[in-house]
Amino acid sequence: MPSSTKTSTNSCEVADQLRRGPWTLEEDSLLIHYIARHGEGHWNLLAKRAGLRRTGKSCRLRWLNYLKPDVKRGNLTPHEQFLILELHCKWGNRWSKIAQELPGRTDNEIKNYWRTSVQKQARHLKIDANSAAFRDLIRCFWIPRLLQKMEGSAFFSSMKSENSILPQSLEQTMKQQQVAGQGRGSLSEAIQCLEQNSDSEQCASPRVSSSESMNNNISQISVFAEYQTNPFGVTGHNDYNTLAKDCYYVANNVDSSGGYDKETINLASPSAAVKDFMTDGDCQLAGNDWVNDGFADGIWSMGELWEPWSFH
DNA sequence: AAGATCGTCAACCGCCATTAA
DNA sequence: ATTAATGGCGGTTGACGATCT
Repeated sequence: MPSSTKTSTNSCEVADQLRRGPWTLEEDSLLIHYIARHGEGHWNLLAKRAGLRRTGKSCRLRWLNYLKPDVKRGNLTPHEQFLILELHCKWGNRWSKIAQELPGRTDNEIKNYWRTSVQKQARHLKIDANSAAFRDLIRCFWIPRLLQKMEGSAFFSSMKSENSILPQSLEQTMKQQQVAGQGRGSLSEAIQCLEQNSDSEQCASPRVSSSESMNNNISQISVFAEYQTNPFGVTGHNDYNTLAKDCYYVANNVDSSGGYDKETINLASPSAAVKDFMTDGDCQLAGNDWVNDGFADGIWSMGELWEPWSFH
């Protein structure tokens, strides 16, 4: 028998012996005990020595994503969701890099979250999730609303103590605004604080780099153009219409430096032109109680963030 | 009550970079 | 310098439970 045939037969036998699919309790136990004794690494060797009929890769993945003691389970906290949105704006689909900023969370989990929660919204809006337009929607609407949710939660106060990327001045500003009786205006200030204080060049704020501004402008206008050609035609997607209008508003307030001017992000007080543009329904949206609406235990879904624009 | 559809998430796959032989 | 092994990453799949019709 030629050696190549023999090798091929052996590899087939090995492949036949390998298990796939969900891990059993017994396999988990073998892996945990082996790593407890000998540590991680050399996964192929580990799989053999531990008596696991799995590939090294499979063992590594099972350990890192599920069995490792410091892996966090359960829903993502608002802070974690905020970080994911923020960092994805900055780094794109660099899941492992993003995961490094969320202790206990795996790249797989973050990727799943992005696909199930974030991309879903992009699909509903009929926007490419990797497009500049969608990034801007996240920056201009999603993150601020997330901040607003956090503003009203007990969680928000705890953020100060854990080296949050939110500046300390944020809460201060919001308090000042509360005193001044500016409801939604606090959001814009929050964004501005983020903008001024963030160390990174590209942060979650609506400000964009000069090089990006043209593309953003065009993409936002294209969203608006679609709205214009079919202002009420996106059946069952009034939220889309609202977003398109807001996008138009943002797109038309880009200042000469490529950033958005103050009024742009102050969604609480749109210009007269935009007010004309908005329907009564839209104005009602702004009056909803975001903070206290359906917010329990600091855990909520992305869908809630889009409410009352949710897509049903 | 039952089948269809949807959402979630663990697991797999293929590719690439790094390292050791 | 080359090659094989290994680890890491991002994309994709499929099982399964939840929800809808």
